[in-house]
Amino acid sequence: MPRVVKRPDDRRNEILDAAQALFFERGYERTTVNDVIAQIGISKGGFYHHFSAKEDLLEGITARLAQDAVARVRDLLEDPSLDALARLNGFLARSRQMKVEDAPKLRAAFDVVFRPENLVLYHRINAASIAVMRPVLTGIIAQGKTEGVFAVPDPEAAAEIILHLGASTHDAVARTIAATGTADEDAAIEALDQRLRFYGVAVDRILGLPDGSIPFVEPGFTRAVMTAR
Amino acid sequence: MPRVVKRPDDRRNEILDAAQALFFERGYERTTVNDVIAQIGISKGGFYHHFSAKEDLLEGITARLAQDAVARVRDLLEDPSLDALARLNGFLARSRQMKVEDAPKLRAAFDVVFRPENLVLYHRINAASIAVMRPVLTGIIAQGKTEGVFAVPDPEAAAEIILHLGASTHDAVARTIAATGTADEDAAIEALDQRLRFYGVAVDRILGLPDGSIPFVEPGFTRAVMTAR
DNA sequence: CACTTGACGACCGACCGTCGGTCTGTAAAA
DNA sequence: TTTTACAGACCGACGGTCGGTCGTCAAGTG
Repeated sequence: MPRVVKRPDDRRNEILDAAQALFFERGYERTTVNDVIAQIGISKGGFYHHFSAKEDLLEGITARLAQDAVARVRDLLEDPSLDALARLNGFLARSRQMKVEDAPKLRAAFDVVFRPENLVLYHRINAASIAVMRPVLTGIIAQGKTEGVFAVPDPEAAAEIILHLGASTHDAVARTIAATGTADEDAAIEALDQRLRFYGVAVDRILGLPDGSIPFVEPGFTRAVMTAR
Repeated sequence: MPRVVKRPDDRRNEILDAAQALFFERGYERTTVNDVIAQIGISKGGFYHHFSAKEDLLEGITARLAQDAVARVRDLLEDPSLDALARLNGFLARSRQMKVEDAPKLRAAFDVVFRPENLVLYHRINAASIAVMRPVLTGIIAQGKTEGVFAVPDPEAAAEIILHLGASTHDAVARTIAATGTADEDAAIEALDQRLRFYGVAVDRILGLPDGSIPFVEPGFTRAVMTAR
């Protein structure tokens, strides 16, 4: 095999790209290091020069994903003209927008990540995104607390709880995915949508807001994401 | 090696006992099938006669744990004289009591299960207990809804959210465990206790109750469990 | 009733393939 | 020449398989 030398950062990202594609296609456990290096044509030694273990791939991928997720909402976070509720709703709206924009890719990843044998992968991604989003959401809630609109004793705790609510949608989403292609698909999407609305209400209540203050989903959102190809 | 034949159920439980002890001592990944069979003196073939894969051990263990957890609160669930709030609080009180009773064992298991490399183990146990508790809690909340004390649109969704709140304590508990033995231990326990109180408030609010209706922790509970030897 | 027989299923343990990871060496870059 | 990036043969451990063996127990036999 001819030897090709690249700049470390490029090579590292190349490896992460390949690994991410494979993980989202077959899952973490069912993807081997050999699969990854075969895809981009490097050797074992080359791989372990950049990563100290297969586990490191997960860290690298989740870190990248989380980082650029937060990068895409930075402007909202730094806009001083927004009050806390507007900032929070803007943040959520932007998140939805991003999801709808690459709904097909997202949906394809969902198909794999939400399979029971890939729980690890799901939780790793989730944990990474929570880690990145926690200070962000904590800041918003703290602002709301000083503004007197959010009634919470501890902004950070509230942020953690709300972020973890996402994880409790796992089963509901998994059920919807399982129903894809069956006669129950429509009903499953409807059920998921209603479930997500209730999560919005739960967030309202945790923050001490009247029900409906935070539109967690908007009409058609759930269907748009879940039926994307 | 002499051959000892036992009744299948006994042998199966013997294997599960050994595996459970090892998993709670070293974690799932760091325990090998050979470790398990060595501990009770059976062969590979014997093991795979009762279990089709190492993964099956997790299923078996979590199923057992969850099942006898629900068995220990059955009387409360079937007592027709209790209204929903009393039933819920009784349920939580019983759960705390059970935790305090075998706090030392619990704490020892925590030390292992809450380590980052054992996230899988943690989530499996959690998922199993949620699966068992979901119908139970759903029933209680549904009762409360018909009684007009809980203001929730969908009891099952509420149950899932509340049960998943437990998972969001993971990081807080892990932080406290990490602080054990350091100068911050006391402060960490205090912080965890406060965090847990807020979870109680979150449950109040999700169910549409006034803050403080559900004592999620009681004075000294957190410390009792976290300092147990 | 004592004894043999035979089938079934619990159990044995040598063996295998795979996979994550290591190590020595080498070509390219600095 | 030194350092860095990569090659690829190799290793040990682990999950899992497979043909075979031995205990158990019920039915048959005298």
